[in-house]
Amino acid sequence: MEKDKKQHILEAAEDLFARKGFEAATVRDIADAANVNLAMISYYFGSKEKLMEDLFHQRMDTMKMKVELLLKDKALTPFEKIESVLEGYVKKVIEKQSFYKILLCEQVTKKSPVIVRLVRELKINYADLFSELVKEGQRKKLFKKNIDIVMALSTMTGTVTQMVINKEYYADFNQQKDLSETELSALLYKNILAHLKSIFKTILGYEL
Amino acid sequence: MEKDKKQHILEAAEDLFARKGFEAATVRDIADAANVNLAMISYYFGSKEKLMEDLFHQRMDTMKMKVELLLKDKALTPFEKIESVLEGYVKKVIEKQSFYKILLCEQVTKKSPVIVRLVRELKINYADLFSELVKEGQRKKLFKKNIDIVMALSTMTGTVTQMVINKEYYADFNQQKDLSETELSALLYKNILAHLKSIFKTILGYEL
DNA sequence: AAAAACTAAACAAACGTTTGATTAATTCAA
DNA sequence: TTGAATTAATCAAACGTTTGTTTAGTTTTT
Repeated sequence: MEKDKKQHILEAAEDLFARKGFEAATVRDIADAANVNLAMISYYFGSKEKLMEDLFHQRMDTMKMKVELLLKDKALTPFEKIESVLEGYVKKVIEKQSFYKILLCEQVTKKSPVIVRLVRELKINYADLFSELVKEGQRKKLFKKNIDIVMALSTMTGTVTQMVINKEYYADFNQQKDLSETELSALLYKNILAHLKSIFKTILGYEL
Repeated sequence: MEKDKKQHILEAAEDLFARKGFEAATVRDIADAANVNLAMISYYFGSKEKLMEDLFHQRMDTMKMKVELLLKDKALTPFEKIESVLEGYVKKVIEKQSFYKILLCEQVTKKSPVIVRLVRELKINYADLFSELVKEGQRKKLFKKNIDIVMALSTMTGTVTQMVINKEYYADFNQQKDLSETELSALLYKNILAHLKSIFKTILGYEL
């Protein structure tokens, strides 16, 4: 039954940080949720803050854009590559909603220098790689000139983030009340993706 | 010099809540920042939580969409009305960045039932009034059918929010490092608005 | 003089962390 | 394979701080 206790604590903490915030989620809360003794958190992680940093290190690795392969792919058109980025991003946020909520709050408060650095590196990674994809489309005269990379990415991340935050209202407003969590996630994925693909045609000046 | 001490405390608290988060900003921090005695916070507001609720009550009133006048305005086209909504929203977020950061984190944690209710009412207000504007455009055959209201508003709020969070990167990435805070805000307003107006033409199916 | 505004000090509760003891697991010579 | 020695894991309890709030007294205003 007991697979990896450290990982078990990490996931309980992730859930609590997302639901209550870092400060409000006490180490006692986390210990209770993970069904471990209070002292185990200091024992495994050193401190509550290092637990948070551990969580970020672990999650950030799986978040990095893998555009290197996309860039070299000759079978896909530039816009299909953009679509692929959108698909990957929306999928990840919906899958790991808890972490993205923590990430959002952490970007506001910027309390931990370690995490601030990790987030900055991730953003630069996204901007640089996305920029390469855009340049490819511009070279092939498929996308317009003067595309604002940060603005485009802000619309991507912002739209998904807000939809995750608003997901309860979304089901309500669209008169689809009795949806399971899985069904709602599937609906969100499908609709957000179609929405963003349409918007990115405008942003990139593609097919206009 | 001393205008309204209560308001002075409220503004100091707003700044601290935005920079550190509600839990991390202590009443001693707030008292120090506002240059008042620690006990004054309980004296004026009753508790730290009620201070936060007071802040929300005060700010929320100025945030409500004033679309009633817009709806009846015969001089503006439906899309000009939408543009007017975008202008008002972007302006307010950039002006009151601190509060919108607090609002964002509060939407994630949903700790205070009072604030959750206020936020829900605001969202419904936005969705209903925006929906009326969209319906007007649809009746006049200017906008397409089946417009996803919540999705559209998520793109609006999400893009602005992310740009405010990313504003330091924005100046960097666009090689405009030595901008004053005022200049950066003006640049943000101008660019976000142009970006959103363009996107909303796509979302609404206007002029396509 | 009554009321309101303000203060320094103290309050209990909750916080993250550490301690010292106990149990479980691993190591490794005999 | 055994069994003492060593290390790792676990625990209840306590640690010293910091937390939001209250008190009881003083100053200022009306």
